[in-house]
Amino acid sequence: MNLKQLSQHLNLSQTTVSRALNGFPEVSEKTRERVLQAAKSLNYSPNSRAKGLATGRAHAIGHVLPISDQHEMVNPIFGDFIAGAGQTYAKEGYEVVISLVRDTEQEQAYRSIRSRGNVDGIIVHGPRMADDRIPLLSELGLPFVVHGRASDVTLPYSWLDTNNSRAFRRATDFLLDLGHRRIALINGLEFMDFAFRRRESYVSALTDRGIAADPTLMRSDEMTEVFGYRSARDMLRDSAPPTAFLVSSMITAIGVRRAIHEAGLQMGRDVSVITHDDDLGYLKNGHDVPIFTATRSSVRSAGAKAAEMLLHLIRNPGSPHLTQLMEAELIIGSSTGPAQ
Amino acid sequence: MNLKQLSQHLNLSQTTVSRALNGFPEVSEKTRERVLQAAKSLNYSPNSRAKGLATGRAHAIGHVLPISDQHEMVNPIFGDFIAGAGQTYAKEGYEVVISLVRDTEQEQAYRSIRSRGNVDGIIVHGPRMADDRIPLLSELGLPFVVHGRASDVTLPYSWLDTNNSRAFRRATDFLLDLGHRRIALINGLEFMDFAFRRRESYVSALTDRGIAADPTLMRSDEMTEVFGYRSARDMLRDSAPPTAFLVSSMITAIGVRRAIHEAGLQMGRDVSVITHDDDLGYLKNGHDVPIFTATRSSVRSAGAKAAEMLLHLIRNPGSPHLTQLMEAELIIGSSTGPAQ
DNA sequence: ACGTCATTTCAAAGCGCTTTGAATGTTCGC
DNA sequence: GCGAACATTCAAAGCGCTTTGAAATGACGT
Repeated sequence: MNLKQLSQHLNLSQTTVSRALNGFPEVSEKTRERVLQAAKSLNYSPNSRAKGLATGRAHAIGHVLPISDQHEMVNPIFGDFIAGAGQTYAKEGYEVVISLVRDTEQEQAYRSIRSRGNVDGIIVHGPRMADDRIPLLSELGLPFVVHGRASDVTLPYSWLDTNNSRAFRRATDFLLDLGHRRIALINGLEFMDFAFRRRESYVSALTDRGIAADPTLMRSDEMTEVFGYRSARDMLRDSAPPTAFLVSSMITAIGVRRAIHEAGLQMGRDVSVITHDDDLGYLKNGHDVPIFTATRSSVRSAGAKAAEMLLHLIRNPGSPHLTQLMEAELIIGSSTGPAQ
Repeated sequence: MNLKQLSQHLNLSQTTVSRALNGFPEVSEKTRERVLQAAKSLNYSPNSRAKGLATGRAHAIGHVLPISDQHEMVNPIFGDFIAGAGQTYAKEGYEVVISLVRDTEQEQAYRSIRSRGNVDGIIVHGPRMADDRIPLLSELGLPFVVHGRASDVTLPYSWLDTNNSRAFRRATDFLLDLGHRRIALINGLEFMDFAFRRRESYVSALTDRGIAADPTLMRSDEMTEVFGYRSARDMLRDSAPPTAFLVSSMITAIGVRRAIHEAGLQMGRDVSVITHDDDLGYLKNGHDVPIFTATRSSVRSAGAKAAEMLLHLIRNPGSPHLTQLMEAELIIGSSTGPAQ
């Protein structure tokens, strides 16, 4: 069923039917009613490609997931982010188009997304410190919002980020206040902007108390469970083991906990753990009682907000860049305690 | 840059340029070379909406994620599934369109996806036992592949599933062989087909050995960490606690492990745990040494295969339904041991 | 040189929609 | 009863591509 057939069925012109469906005022109420009725009963939905061609709007948002050879996985936070963004999109009738793009083909890929014209805007995931994509997208003139920031990019752009510096500063201070001096950092890949910021503030929190950061207590990798486990296992075997761990994700913290148990130690008593918690649907940090002391910031609501920002930029071309910094809560659980 | 501009630039007709770019034989090699060169240097990519309109093909696949009010989360396996499918799509130049659809609006949503025409086929996620979507999609004539199966649907359709029955049968037998008699099942939501099958084979494995399934040892819910924790905690407090747990997902099994530790017991010695393992990128079941004894089946390769099946169906209309059953491996880890 | 045939190129129609600019009905004041 | 003003409706052009059917060009045998 297409517009032509529908309008023939109704003995009306395509113009009138189109206008009736799209809520234009110059259609009589009677006609509009009749058209809507028929559209519903005949199950008519406009062909979105044709609509897009005619209007120049795709009514779709691109989410580009960078894939590298070492790192073929899709970050588990992505599902929650999309779930949040999806709510916003659904309200406004937008769709999500996902592209998995190999990092060697970034430029090519973004240019082609641009000229293929099947999205009206882009959410940039996983920004690096000096992310090429930001100048590129600015140049291409395609509206975009970065989930995170890129410290080394001076160009203005729209972003939404968690205040990682503040969060990790507070977390480190919290451990220091408990008397911990050997605090390990189990961080994400540090060419990622968020991970870089986290390390920076961890280091400065330590140095501000006159403690030199110990390189043997700092690790950085993809934030898997196994990475947490191995890092903690190795460090705990050391002659001068850490008394506390600062961890970048719940999944990694679960690995840390496993190593602690395996070493016959008790988390919260013998060794403290504090983690960042993205508050994922499937991996809540406890319900009433938190498992881990954590800096919590919901990825899901970040998704919803980033989507709103992007839709705003799309609808108001030339509007100034939007930025939003979300603060993480410090949640006190039973995984931390005073240094022995 | 569009086709018209490109062809003017080259002093050729749009026809010739289009044919040159799409590899038609009736274009001289010299001309083709010149066209490809210019397209590259001017960074021309055809507008995909226009192309779709003209060809009737969207070059996109829809992934529909059912969202309900209780259950607003995106399953963590989704990221891995998309990563697998994405590889296949990328090779063939297809894109992924995601729709989050509220379960009350399923029918409406699928019909509208159909008539909007912006996907050439659909992957159906999370099939229920008698999933309405299957007859609906068959009626709509939109190619689709189900990730999983729907036991109560008699219509033929294409699917790719893990052999959940076999896997859980083997897992239960494995525990029985170790001497366990009180085996708990921590399952997913049992209106989901996979969870239903898992319970069925768990129950029949028990009854085949003359053991009646004990309802107090069976729980079913969204497969979160907290669900695993609470279920195991409650059961272990009972006067007749289970000596083994059969769990439907790694994340839930991590919750079970937490409860076991908290009860002062040791996993693998005092209590055995066996879990299904979807082999997710971020949550590997150990590296060299598995953490949990598990039935393992890679969601990622399921995604890749399901995508191949769907592309085949799209390219060969009228071809018979494709089905594929993937067997899970039984991985022996240190989370199981003989019953005390 | 001419017709024939294969090769290469082209103009124009069409995909399903929106939107412009014009045409038709209706109503009203006088 | 007539023109103005308004409310409705319409035919046709255009979005950027593919594809059909026709035209131009070249190669070749005679």
